[in-house]
Amino acid sequence: MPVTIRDVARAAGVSITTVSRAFNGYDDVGPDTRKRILKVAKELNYRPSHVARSLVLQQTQNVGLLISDFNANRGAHHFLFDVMAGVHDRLASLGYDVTLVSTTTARQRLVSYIDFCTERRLEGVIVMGMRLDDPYMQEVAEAKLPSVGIDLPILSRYCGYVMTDNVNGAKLGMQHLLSKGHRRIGFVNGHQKAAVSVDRMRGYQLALETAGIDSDPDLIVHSNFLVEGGEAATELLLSRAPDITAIFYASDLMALGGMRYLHRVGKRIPEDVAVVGYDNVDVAEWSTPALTTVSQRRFEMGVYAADMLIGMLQRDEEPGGRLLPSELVVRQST
Amino acid sequence: MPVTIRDVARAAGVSITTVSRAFNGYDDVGPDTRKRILKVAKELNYRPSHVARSLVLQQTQNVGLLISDFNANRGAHHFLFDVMAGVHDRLASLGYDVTLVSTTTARQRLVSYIDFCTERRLEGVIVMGMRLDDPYMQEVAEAKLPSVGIDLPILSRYCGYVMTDNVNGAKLGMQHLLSKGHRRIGFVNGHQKAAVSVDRMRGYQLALETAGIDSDPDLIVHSNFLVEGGEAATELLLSRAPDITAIFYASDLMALGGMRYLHRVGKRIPEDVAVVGYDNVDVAEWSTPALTTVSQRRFEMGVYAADMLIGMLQRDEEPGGRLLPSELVVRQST
DNA sequence: CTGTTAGCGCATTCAA
DNA sequence: TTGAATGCGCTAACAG
Repeated sequence: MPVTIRDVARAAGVSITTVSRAFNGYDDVGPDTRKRILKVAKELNYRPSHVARSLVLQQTQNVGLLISDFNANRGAHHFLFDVMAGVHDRLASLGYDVTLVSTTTARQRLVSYIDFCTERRLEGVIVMGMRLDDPYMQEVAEAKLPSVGIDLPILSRYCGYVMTDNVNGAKLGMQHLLSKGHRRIGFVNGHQKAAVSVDRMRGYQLALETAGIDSDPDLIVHSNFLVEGGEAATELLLSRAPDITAIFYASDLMALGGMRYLHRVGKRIPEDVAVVGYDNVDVAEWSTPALTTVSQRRFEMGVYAADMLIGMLQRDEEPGGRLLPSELVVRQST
Repeated sequence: MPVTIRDVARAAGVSITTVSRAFNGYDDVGPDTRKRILKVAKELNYRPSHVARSLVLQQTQNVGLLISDFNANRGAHHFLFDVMAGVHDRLASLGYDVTLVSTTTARQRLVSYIDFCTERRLEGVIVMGMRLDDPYMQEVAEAKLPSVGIDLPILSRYCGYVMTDNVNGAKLGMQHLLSKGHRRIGFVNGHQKAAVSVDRMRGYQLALETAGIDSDPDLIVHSNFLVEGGEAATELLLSRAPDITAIFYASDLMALGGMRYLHRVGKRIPEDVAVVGYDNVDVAEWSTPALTTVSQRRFEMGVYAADMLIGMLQRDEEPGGRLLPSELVVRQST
């Protein structure tokens, strides 16, 4: 039973209307009255109820942060945590609350994720960790609920996205290897149901094309972004094309796995095989040799996603697709 | 303007009360009436407003997930993300919403974090990433708001905690090294304002005592849980005591940094110096050599914290201090 | 089995 | 400059 506006009104000897006005900074309240109200409120420890406020104002100032299948995506903490921090930081500074949502939650409760958001009157949602073949994809795309996807290039009236320029990012990584004289370059991509995989493949191909090198399907393997996947993929790759002198991985974790495998079979890095990763997660810096990689500005991705959503909510801006630039970070693995 | 209970009532030709009852599963609604209501509701795409519901029921089913200084704590994603997943998973499955809160948020808005929770009528809060010297510590400890700390051993009427049994965990790590014949064992602890550091120090000392070895202050260094810190600490440690044959680190990241340093100065692991870490984060498994470590069940910590909070909220249970057992994970660094 | 009434805490007309 | 009245969407007595 928290103290309500009524308690304050009574204690200050005014009507609740006046208290409301005083608290919302209206200027049609006598200076002395206002001061008395604020003083009484502080004494009583009054805090206006956002719940009641939301109901009457018909807006909750609350947005969802959807992590698709949160539990299953725990391995992606290297990427997701920073994005979350960026989203929350910007949203909080603009006075919005952020509610954690996971598609697993919705499934547990047998309601669609849109229903979940609707019940809570969330004003929008930021979506991350979602695959292109996720059953919830349709919902996101067709919903009237304003949303911004992270690495989820869906564009509609209510749906924008933020992602790194993966085509160019992959090109950067590849050009670096090419400039070092490598010609037989393996590519360990992420799973094909990730939007970023499509783009990184494009970048890989483009870089080869520009260099006048024919793409060899034997040099391309799809994996799962994780360490074990990278390890297995590298083994496969080397069995198919023992002559490769460099490998480009679509994630740092896979690169790490790859390096582990290379190490085990006695290949030196970068002398025998040069390695480039993707993401620039903290681990990339710690490995031996330290990993050359293409950086993603994860925190900023979150911030921009929040900005785009707020633009839609507050200024009725059209959602768009925002691409952040990639940058090559050269370390010892190349 | 979502569709309200009134719209449904009108369309179904009943009163809003009946709709309310139908939706809340009361049995005093005629089967045909109920069916009609549900059908109409589905057609209209009606979703009950949690906001209105919260107001009238005087409970929001919403709890806060406080990450102390979210942004500054981004380096701790190896630990925090899994805990969050555990918290959210359990809370969501019990029908609770979870709102992200950070002390930075509160500071930005110039309200205390308790005020933040009060305004939103959060029913409780789970606190993580907080240091013992955090200015918000007092607030947590004295608040009437039910809370559960992760690695924050404060116990009061409204405040419980969940943490790993760090005393025993450290003992396990040390005993492992002792059993391998090591006698001069360095200890790189976390910063002293982390509750876990105190306990791990105890465990370290206890293990030595039991083994009949005098503790040598030269063998103990405090650092910051992170890679760079571990690296610097190791350098310091070796300069003070070049004869150590093993080092116990209070985090895997510091152990990683330590291994990097040892590697650089030509020490072999584990032949010259054996290394044990703490946490069992994913990276520990990927390093070369793979890191022997003391595991923390991060996801479970989150789940138990959620359970404890729910116990306080729903069954008026006393908060307590729950210690999870540690386990030694032996790999190649020892 | 169903409807009428009241009220949750607040913001906002409209009068005074 | 202030207050009384109304309603946001919903639940819960209380009647019928």
